[in-house]
Amino acid sequence: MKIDPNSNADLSAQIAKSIRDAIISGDLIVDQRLPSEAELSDQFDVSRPTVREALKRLAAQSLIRTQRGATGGAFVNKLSFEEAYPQQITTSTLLLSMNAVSFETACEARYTLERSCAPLSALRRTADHLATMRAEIHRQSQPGLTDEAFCASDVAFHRALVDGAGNPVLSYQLAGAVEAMQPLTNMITFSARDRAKIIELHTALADALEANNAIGVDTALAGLESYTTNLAKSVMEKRKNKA
Amino acid sequence: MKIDPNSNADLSAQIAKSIRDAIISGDLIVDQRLPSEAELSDQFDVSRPTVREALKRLAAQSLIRTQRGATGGAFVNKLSFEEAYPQQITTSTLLLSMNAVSFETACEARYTLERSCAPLSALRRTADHLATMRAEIHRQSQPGLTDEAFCASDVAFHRALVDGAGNPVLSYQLAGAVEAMQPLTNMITFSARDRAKIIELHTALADALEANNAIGVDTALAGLESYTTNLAKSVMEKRKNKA
DNA sequence: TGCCATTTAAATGCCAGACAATTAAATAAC
DNA sequence: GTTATTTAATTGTCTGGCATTTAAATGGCA
Repeated sequence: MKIDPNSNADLSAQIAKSIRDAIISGDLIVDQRLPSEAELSDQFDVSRPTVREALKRLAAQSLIRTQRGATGGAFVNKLSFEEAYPQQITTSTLLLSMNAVSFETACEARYTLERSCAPLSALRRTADHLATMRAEIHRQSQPGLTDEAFCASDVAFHRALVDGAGNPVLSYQLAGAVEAMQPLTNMITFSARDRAKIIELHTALADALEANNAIGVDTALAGLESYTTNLAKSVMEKRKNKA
Repeated sequence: MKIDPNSNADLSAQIAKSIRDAIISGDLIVDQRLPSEAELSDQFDVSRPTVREALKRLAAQSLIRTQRGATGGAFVNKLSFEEAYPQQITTSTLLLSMNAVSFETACEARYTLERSCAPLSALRRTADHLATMRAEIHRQSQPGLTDEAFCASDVAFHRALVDGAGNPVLSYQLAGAVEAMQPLTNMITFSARDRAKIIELHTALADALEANNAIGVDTALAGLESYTTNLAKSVMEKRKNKA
């Protein structure tokens, strides 16, 4: 196998791409062992450190895993939803913070996506999902809860709602949208009155979900969106006035 | 800075994590230059190749970029939506293929998410989005189009619909869901009659969007979902019978 | 002084070779 | 036949070096 020496890209990037393409195309299948680092450096006609840099790139994307020892080596990794979640969330979070996405835009995206799950979740949610949501509501009503803990509980509540749709692809896609909001909502200080209102809406949502009432869930979500957006707007106003 | 030598993880993974955390927490800000590889190997008390492996991991996630030369080095990269798209799509595609997600599940997730954009897109779509969709419909009606090209055009059509919502976060989250379906739909052979039906639904969708008719868009999408699902089901049936 | 060519220095990109650590299989000992 | 030991393969890491690129510093020249 040869690598274009005239390319602008690093050798390690080219080699990583070559292997990545082989995985995507199916030439390399899950759990298949790649050639050893020594063999790869022969094949690509580069040094071992360069091969290693390429493999680390792939490892960073969870495309391969490595094992040491006699029968060790690099193996094509079966990418699982569990593994992909954190990556997805990290990327979404950084996208929001680095591109100065407004609270409104992010919030709109989040609730738009979440509302789309409402009908499915009203249909399929298990007792387990419901129990998780009730437990989180209970946690949210505890006095002395920090804003961060309140937001974290909020995320857990909404994830249970999404998971209730029983579609792992949906859950995965929404994890980024829901969790990436957390740093943004963390910037809002919730008064006791705010929390009470949110808990009220959460309760209405859970009640509707328990009754398999899709429209009720949707209404509660719409209420949450407008309440959160207005809350954020007023907080930003106050901060501007102070400054 | 120190690294735990007793950890199971590779040194390069630990160093990458340390720098990644600094970026996420905001300790390192966009366009800030990291210390040189030599300085990093001093700070972390490891060799330069190990530092390089760590940096390649971060580069693979588009968290840093490197420049050669006198004022070169590694810089915190401003993660853009454009950069994040392909990563998101690759990951989604691999998740579907490696976890043997059924056509039905993936299709449900895709259309559920897409339908959530319908109201926003009906409200905000520009003439540009509409023009793109009309052009893709025209392409789809060309005879002699391969199934792959037909599917690619289908993806472009639906992306224009999603982009019409005018929310970059929404577009980003949906890119994975829409594009990752392509390898799956590529496995379906579309008869002339199938294509005609799909084009009919696409036209109805574009008409509704042009009239800012959210309900019409939603109806067309629902029609597309059920038609596509049934088509896939019958294709799978036929294949099973032949075998 | 001002502009252009040259040199220099700093940084990444890449390589060669070595040793350490880990692990499973082969071998030997009992 | 079971256990202990050795061996070999492989990744993890280090040292040291050279090549390449790039911007800035330097010098020459008009």
